[in-house]
Amino acid sequence: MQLQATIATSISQALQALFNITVDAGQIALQPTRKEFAGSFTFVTFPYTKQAGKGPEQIGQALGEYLKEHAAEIKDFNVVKGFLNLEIEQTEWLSIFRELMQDAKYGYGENSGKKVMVEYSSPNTNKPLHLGHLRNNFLGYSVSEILKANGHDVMKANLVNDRGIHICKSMLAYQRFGNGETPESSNIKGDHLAGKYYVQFDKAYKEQIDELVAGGMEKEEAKKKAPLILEAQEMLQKWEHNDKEVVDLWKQMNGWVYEGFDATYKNIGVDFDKFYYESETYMLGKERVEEGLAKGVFFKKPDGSVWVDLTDEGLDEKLLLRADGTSVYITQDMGTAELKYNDFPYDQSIYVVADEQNYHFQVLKAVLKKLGKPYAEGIYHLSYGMVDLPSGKMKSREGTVVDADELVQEMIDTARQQTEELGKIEGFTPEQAKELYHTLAMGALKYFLLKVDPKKRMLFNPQESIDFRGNTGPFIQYTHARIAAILRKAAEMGLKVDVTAFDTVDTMHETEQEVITQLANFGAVVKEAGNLQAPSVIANYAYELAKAYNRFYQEISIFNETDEQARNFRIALSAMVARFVHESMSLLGIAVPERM
RNA sequence: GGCCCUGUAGUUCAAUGGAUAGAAUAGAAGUUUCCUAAACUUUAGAUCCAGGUUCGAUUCCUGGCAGGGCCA
Repeated sequence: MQLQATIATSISQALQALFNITVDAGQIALQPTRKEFAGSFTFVTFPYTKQAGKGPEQIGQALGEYLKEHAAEIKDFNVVKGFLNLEIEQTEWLSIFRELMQDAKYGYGENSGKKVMVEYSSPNTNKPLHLGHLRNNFLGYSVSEILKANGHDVMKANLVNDRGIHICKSMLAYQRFGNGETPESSNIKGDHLAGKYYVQFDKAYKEQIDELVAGGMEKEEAKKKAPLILEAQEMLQKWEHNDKEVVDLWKQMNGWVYEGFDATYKNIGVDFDKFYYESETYMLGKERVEEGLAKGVFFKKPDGSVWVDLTDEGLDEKLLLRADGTSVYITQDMGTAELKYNDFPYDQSIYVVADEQNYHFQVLKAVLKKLGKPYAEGIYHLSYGMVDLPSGKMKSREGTVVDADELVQEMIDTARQQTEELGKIEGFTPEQAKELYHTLAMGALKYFLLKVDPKKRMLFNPQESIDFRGNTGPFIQYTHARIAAILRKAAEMGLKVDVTAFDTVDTMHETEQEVITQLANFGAVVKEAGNLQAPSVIANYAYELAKAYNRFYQEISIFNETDEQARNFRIALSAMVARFVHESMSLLGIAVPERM
């Protein structure tokens, strides 16, 4: 909204007129006034004491008087120490509200012309998605939506890690123990089936290691010499040489896994514009390594391995290509970065990847810069912390992983149970009920994972973490459902509420004004979330908005209001809250129900 | 060993260098003739330690301590 800018301009003029201090209006920061003081915006005067040669209270007092006289929108003020609290005329809030109502695109940025690629999810094809992937997927999806809302051209990409020794482990175990099992024959989701054989491999592999150790071998050596691991490595070689039998099995099993992933993605409501497969990109990086050698920015060690020296950048020497010519993780990423840029010449390329890869992405960016690539500068690692369990870190080998599909199903069951207990299911068809449970479950889960600052590690307690009360997704969804009921009733009464339906309203209740204040923040919040790439900013906003509305809802009756104009205003206010709740939740990838 | 991240109520999370550090939950006490009580109101409770910069530090800097991660 313009209001803050207008006030900033007035303050700038006042500082000039009263104290001969020149401050650009853009430099004047207003903050929301704390609840315990009267006013909407607060200006801090401490920084100007030296230039003005006056105390902070004196400055505040003088500014306040000047503004009250010269600025139409300022109704009153009070000064507490160095804080000048400004009260805004109610008519000003009302005119802001009317503007918001008529601006259907409020909060959404103009086309910025900026292209941003967001890579997220990026699963391995040897096991199903788990809780950590959920944080990743929700973050990636939400950040994409937020960037779109800021006017950027966004491409969502998924880089599937579909090759490598881990895939061969699943394949080998399947060959060994599978007996031709398929997702259809056993009624197991494809990704879970592949995961099952990955676990079986590990079990059999461990047994072999134990046997070798029992026979007197060192453990480290046993790990390398166990027949199964040797076979897996051989299989990888065959795969790289296009051995038909191996490639066919690989295609078959990956096909199962993709079907499983598709189902999960659909269920959790995320999507992608473009898929990349490491099997198709892993060779490209080697060309970039050759290029670096030719340019002299990389070097070869006597054993033939290729390295880059990044000590000038505060990093170490880093291996880029093994002595046997096989690629490492970063080699592949160098290739993929180029491919991405060719497909979609981005200004920024965001990688939503866990924070254990922090070093990797520093190196990737530094290496590409050394090669002088135009796409190096735009690389940004959106790093997020692990999701821990009460028992500690999730470890797939120890079976402490929380499976994504199972978790979602548990959430849905919980949602059903809660809804039934509250007796809120009347009048729902079974299909509608099922949809509601899903909406609530995903709302709770997504909100829980997104409201936290991404870079912090977070704790997930399957029994306790997901609540439907308090600062949660369902709390916000509930607010929306309540408003939807009001709007249904208004429609039944044949009320058409637009800005003309309350044009004589010129005063309002405090809680109504607070709701408008929150509504007016939406634009700034979307912008801030975009700049920080932080869904948590949106989540906090949606919560504050819902809370402000609930307070209003509790204290003020709408349909018992005898003044038609005041009633219409409250309905319009409710409709606007529903709109921004819906929009901010959409930015988090969360749906809002009409009834619950 | 080197580098990076994180330390805030019992617990899970907030706080562009600003006021008496906010919420939620668990605890205590209330609110249904009225639009959905998955709500609302009241209450109690915290910045890891020691320095420094600043009118002002949870925030920035230095040194510890604790947890986690990465690189060998």
